[in-house]
Amino acid sequence: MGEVLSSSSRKAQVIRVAAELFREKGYVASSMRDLAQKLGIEAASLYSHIKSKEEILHILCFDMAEDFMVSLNQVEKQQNLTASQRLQQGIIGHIQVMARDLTASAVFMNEHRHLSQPFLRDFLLLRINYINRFKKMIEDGVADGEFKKEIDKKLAVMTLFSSLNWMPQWYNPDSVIDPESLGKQLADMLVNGLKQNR
Amino acid sequence: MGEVLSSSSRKAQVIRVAAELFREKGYVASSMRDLAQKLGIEAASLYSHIKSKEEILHILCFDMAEDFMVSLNQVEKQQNLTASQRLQQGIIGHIQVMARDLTASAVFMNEHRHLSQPFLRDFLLLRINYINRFKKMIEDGVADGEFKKEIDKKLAVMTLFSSLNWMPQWYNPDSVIDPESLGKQLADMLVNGLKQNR
DNA sequence: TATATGAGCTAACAATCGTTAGTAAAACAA
DNA sequence: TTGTTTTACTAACGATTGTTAGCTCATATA
Repeated sequence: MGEVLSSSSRKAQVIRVAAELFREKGYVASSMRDLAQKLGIEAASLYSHIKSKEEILHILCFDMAEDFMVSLNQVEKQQNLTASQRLQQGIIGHIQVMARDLTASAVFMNEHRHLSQPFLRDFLLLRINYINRFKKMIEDGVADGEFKKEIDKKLAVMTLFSSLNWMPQWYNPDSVIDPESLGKQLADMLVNGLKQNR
Repeated sequence: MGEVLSSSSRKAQVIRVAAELFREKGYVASSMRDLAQKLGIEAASLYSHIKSKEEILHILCFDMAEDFMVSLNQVEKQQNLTASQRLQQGIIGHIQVMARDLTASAVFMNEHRHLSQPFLRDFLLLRINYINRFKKMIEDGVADGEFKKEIDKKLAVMTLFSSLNWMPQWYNPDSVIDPESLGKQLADMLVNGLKQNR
């Protein structure tokens, strides 16, 4: 997990509470005074722990981004698997990372656009890279004849990410279904739509 | 289409430009002075046309909501179709409504949470109703034996909506693929994942 | 012609925003 | 015991926010 978020320092605590606030109200609508109140301190006291409001957003976004990268690296190592198996593993991994911190995931998804330059650019480059690595798996599947050759690869990968990324909005972590079997079901649903009809 | 948005009054023009702004920067981060500048007038002059900033958001959200309702009403009338055919028609309709105004759709999707009460509650009730009507189609398909009986219906309908709703973020209206065939492809991909393996 | 409406302006308001300066007490390290 | 770090405070700053009051001018309607 990202260094800062997983620590138990006061700074990490500030950032976790900020994540909850950003998720509820959005980054721009969340004031530093709101955040301070949630922590039971004064707004000015926040600056003993963080450099700026944006630093919080930066840490939330980039720590999550790193976790996603690490997860995907693991999957790509397993070149003995078929494309559809790797794709499924990638989906499960993505969901597990999300489920580990649904609050930060929601912020990562919906608020990253409020990063200022050049951080926004860096973030978007990371994301494009991540998406392209999933797209590659789909292309591999088509090349192997495992997936239909008629599928629109861009559409397929965008549909996949839409489904994954919206999850923090509706998934209830206290639900009966645990992240791994959720990941499996979702992967089945999405990957089966790509496979050749046997 | 919603009454206000489709008109060519100055008010409608203000709202359309506001939609572009809200989409780019988000509702909260868009100031009335930003909006005025885009229109080449002073901020105070906006209030000759609209009652408040929130009225703009209200109109954007509820006009879109109505369009979605109208589209789904059309589909539900066709009870001669199978569940999967109706589901496909519903998906195509949803995408066509979105494609008719991608900017307003993006605002509808991402900014509705900044509506104040009681409008937010009203909006969410409309949305729940809309989603449940799609869920009903999936349940019908399972009851008919057309869809697998093992599928998690909540998961299926949420995956469906995630895919649909994220579309305004990446779909390029100048692209080679037109809304109807996009709708068909997407419907195929998503509905095939539900069907029984023949 | 008289009147009403649409569309814009300047000036200003009260509130809220992120942030800084300077300070103080407590906890920890040497 | 001394010095350092952590955590918090009060007070205040300049900037920006949505909105209102009061006005002018052009166009459309009666």
